[in-house]
Amino acid sequence: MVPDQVRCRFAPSPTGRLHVGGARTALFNLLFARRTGGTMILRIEDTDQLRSSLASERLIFEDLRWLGIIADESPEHGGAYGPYRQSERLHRYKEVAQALIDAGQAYEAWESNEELDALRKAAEGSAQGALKYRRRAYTPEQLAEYRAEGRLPVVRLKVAGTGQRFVDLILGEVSVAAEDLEDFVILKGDGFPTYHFAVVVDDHDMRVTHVLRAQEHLLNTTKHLAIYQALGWSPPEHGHMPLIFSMEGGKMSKRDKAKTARARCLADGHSAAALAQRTGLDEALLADFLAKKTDDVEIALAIGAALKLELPEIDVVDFRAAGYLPEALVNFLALLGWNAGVGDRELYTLDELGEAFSLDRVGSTAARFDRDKLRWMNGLYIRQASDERLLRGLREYAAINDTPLATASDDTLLKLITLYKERATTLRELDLSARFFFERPTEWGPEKPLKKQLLNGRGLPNLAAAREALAAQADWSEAALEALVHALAEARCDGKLGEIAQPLRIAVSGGPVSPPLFGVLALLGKDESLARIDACAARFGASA
RNA sequence: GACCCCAUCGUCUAGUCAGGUCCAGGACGGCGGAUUUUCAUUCCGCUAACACGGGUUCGAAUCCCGUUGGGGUCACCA
Repeated sequence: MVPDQVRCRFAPSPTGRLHVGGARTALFNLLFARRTGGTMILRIEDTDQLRSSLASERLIFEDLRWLGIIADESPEHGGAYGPYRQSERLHRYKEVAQALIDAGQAYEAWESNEELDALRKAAEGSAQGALKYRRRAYTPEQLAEYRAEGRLPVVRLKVAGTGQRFVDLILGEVSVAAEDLEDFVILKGDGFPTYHFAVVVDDHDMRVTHVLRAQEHLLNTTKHLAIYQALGWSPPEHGHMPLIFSMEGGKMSKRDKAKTARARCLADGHSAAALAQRTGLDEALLADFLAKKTDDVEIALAIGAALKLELPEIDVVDFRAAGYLPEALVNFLALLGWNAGVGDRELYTLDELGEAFSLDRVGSTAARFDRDKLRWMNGLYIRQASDERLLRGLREYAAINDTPLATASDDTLLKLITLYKERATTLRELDLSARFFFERPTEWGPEKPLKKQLLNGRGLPNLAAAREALAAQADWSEAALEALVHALAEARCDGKLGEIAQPLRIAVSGGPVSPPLFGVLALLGKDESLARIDACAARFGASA
């Protein structure tokens, strides 16, 4: 069934950032190509003149590159079947469409959007459920009138009266009856092809043998098959991959950000007026947002920024900014819908996936995107990564985030890496937890551990004793500091290290949780450490 | 609403195609414990599923039908 040379493709439309579902589609295509020794094509589907942009295209390339997904043929790298941008292939679509019209397989249709809306509305209540467009006859007078109005006709494909049936590589047999198919548009009024038409022409011209895409396209395939038939071309194989659901169920989408932002606002009782104040947005707009009248992502983002909410990551860039490692995301994504089925292995590098992947191991059930598991896996990759790898990751992370890490030296970053490697699940977690290194604490807390560990009568005196011993210490290496404090604990606290370590930790880090104390002190340096101890002692010594 | 797809622990899944070795295995999470200067790491244990109802069969998570449930699609978007 698999031809000698597999050619498959990922074909995003440049209308925004790369969605994580798109990333999974791209990944599976790449893996399939690798596994079969075939070729992967990246094609840009920019036939929507309004929404497509070159900027978006560049960002999609960037996200794919970050993931390590590099196509063999693409607008960037070229190839024997280019151009790989649909807007550069318009003449070809027109030519093929004209051939279809000449052969009586396609025809011009003149309804305006308003007229189509009316037709749909009329069909809504009927037994067929939705409009199934069929060829309509126009009188010469009507045609003359339309032309006089300046209307631009679309070209519709005349679908055969037979229905469509195909064997999906993943789902098996799929069939749709003839009466459920309609004469759909292949050329728009502006002369651009619709997605359906451009896809077929390009896949054919680019010698694509396998179309692997998400299940949301399942019914589209019947349209594409109809085009192949009309053209007398033999279609490629099709495989429809399970969808990625959010934890709530339903396709993972940008709207999830809006839902999360709204839910938090409602739960915390933020009014539209209060939100308007904090975001600078129009109050009526925010009221609509809260009332679910709009799921505007921009509004969600503004609210998220103002309230410091963590909105769900949806686009690949969201995961980059949140401090995930691409190898972890790739590994996780691969397991969403695919499983090797041998042993219990679930850790794979991209190369290993390219060897293990197989289409018949792709499932048919939608998979929920479980961030807990992703976090776990990311933590695993962080722990396993070399310091150099993490340094590079931190640099990438810092470049797209507002963080003191951006101006830190490699040396400092490397020290932070050894301190946080086994306790951070994301680079952001490292970033946030390490903030105290860059800014001297001005408050110490939280209340409960503070009372229990520092203001318990022994903490402050122990801190003072430690301060004295540290002040006299010349060797500020981690090992020397450890020996020193251990000795102190032995002498003062019956060997209970915590009695000294916790007050010290709170003093220098601002709280009861930090990486190993001696590493922290070493990185902070003697002067800074002592200054922090003094500040803490001054704060609590005075009132105690 | 019409059409299409799907259905194993809370989640990702193995097992389903070739019915018995499955009173269903692994992982995440959760809970409990050990290690530990805090947190984390690491290690150990526990938790929890074949949606339901009919068939077929000596035997069904596995095959068939139905029901229910979930989801997707119904654009001059892709």
